[in-house]
Amino acid sequence: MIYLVTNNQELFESNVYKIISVEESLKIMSNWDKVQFDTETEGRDPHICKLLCMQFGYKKDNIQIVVDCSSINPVLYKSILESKLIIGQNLKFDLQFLYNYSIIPLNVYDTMIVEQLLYLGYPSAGLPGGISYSLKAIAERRLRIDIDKTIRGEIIWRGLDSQVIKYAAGDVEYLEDIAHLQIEDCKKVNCLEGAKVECAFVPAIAYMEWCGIKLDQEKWTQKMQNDKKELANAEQALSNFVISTPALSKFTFIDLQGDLFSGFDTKPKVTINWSSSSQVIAVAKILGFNTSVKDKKTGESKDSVLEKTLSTQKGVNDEFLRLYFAYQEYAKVVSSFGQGHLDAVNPITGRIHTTYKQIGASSGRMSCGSTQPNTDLAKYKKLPSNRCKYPNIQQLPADEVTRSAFVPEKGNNMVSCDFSALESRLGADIYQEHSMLNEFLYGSGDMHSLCAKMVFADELKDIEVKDIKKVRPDLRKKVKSVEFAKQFGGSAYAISGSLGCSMEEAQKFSDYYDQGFTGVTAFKEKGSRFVRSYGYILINPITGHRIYWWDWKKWKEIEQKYKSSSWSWDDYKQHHKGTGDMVEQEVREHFKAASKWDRLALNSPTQGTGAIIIKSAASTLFKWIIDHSLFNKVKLCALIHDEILCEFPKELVDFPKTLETIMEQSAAKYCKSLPIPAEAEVGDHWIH
DNA sequence: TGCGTCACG
DNA sequence: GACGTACGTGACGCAC
Repeated sequence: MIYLVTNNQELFESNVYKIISVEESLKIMSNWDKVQFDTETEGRDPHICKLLCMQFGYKKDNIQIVVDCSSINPVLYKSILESKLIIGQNLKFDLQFLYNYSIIPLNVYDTMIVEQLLYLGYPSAGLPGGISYSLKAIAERRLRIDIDKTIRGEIIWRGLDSQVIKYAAGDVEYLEDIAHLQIEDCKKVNCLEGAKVECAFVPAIAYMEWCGIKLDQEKWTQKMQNDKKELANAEQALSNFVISTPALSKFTFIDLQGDLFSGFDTKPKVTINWSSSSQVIAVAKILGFNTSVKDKKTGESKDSVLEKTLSTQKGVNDEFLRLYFAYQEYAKVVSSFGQGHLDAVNPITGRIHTTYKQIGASSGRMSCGSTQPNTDLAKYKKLPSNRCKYPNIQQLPADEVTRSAFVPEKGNNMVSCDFSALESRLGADIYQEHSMLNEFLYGSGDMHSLCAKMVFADELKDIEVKDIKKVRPDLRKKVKSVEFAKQFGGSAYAISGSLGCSMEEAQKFSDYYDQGFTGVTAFKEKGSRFVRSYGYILINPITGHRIYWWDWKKWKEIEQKYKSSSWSWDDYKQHHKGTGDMVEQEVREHFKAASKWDRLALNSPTQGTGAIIIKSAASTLFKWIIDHSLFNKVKLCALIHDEILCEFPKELVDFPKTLETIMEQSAAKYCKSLPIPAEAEVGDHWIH
């Protein structure tokens, strides 16, 4: 049964729905213990587009109530929405429209998010084996029901007519059924707690997008102008370099045609586009650089002018490197951190509202930004429809000039609160790595020094860990690449590549690391056996987040084939190895996949648990904000993996301390062996 | 559209 | 005894 609540005189009762009053609708819903909920809106942007209608559904009584928001104030449904369990699909979107009315549901269940949790590790839609998380796809997959979505795109011009009302009501018919089936699955794979954590985070991530972050447009414009000037300087310097280098004369020309107005300019000009890596490769080769690297995917040799490829080649032509890297830096900054951020400012709020993917990475981490433009904003600002982007706030350059352009509203302060050494500490806990735990608990907590002590054992055997930072800062710095390589599951090969040392030396470093950190080594071996045997990685034992090796069954079959008597490695070596045939390709892919999952088995529990902790902290923070009636006063501006960025009224002097406490307590829920301190930095801009 | 490069954690 | 060889993202310009 579909009910419609409206004051629009033009909407007559039909055989599709029955019109009822607000009071009647509230009375019906008062008996419901939960609500299937959805909205229809004018568009995507909650600060520009209007809410058209809200739909409420209840499975047991087979009732759907559509509320026409153009004639009925949504606030009348505030207490319903805030007191019942709200079940919806991608509620991050709908909640932001409710926040405009200060309606803040905290008890939510998101079918899209739980589905994403249950298929963590699977490719996204469109790719082989890919999974779609649209309501249509979920309903097809779980209920074998086909939901017709053709009406959705027509709502804006149709307005509320009986077909639209029927469609809108249809979106709140099956959510409960989906939720029940999902919960059964969650129980089977033991990730119910994970589903709770993710669902509790939905209102917080919605709040973060809704709040956005204020960009000081004057400061940003100033920065842009400076960056452009520096880029022009860098380009000029490169040109001068080319002109004064005889070996590069083929990249210069003199314009003999002249110009009608300025006459002949006999100064040589440079034809190189420095943004074209293929052109720069040609230059670098002439200058004597070795541009050859091994392709990660194919294993074949190719040319590259990557910073890491060239910067190790000291003494070949340092001047060129300095000039080229300066160019690259400013070219990146001008293109990626310039006009786009000004275009993204919403004139209504004066802030940048970007978009986050709650489960953006297979580890469970969030990701930020979108390839799709904000067309609502572009239309509002009278710009071409693809001009306004959703910028990635998680990859802003970490320098003072860039970050200081992000500021609080008048009367507010900004606070950035970071976990210190989040993943390093989590690693110590997860791997039960006692030398690391001891260092964190009873030592100076300087993990780089400890790693240096282990890895460069020969050189540092007479130096205590606490003195390494002072006495051998060079080795402390050098060890970081070994440390990261090993944390990501890398072997001597990776160390040799990043350190530029011999394989023998790298193997020694790797062995010393393994000896010093036996917990890490044991965890990797255990993880490898587990993922190869069961086809998934357990990210966290409390929440049950898992990464599925989605095509593991196929891998396992091949593994069995290689182990069976029908397979002979001698035969392989004689007839297939080196031929590049299908058999060799299969073998290579097989071992490549296995080593990839071995590395993930080591790294993703740390990365994923870090994500769980920051999400849990943000959820707790949002509840705290609501409990203290600070909605829209304490703003959640950004989450950057181990950092929470907020702004708060200056008079709330204790807020930074509160934020630290909330974050530390969230960490303590998932990290039992040691504390993870959080440190707040307060200022009149984003201090990082 | 794929690749190369670089921004962040 | 075989194999590959450092994690996760998104943005942008070039080459095709």
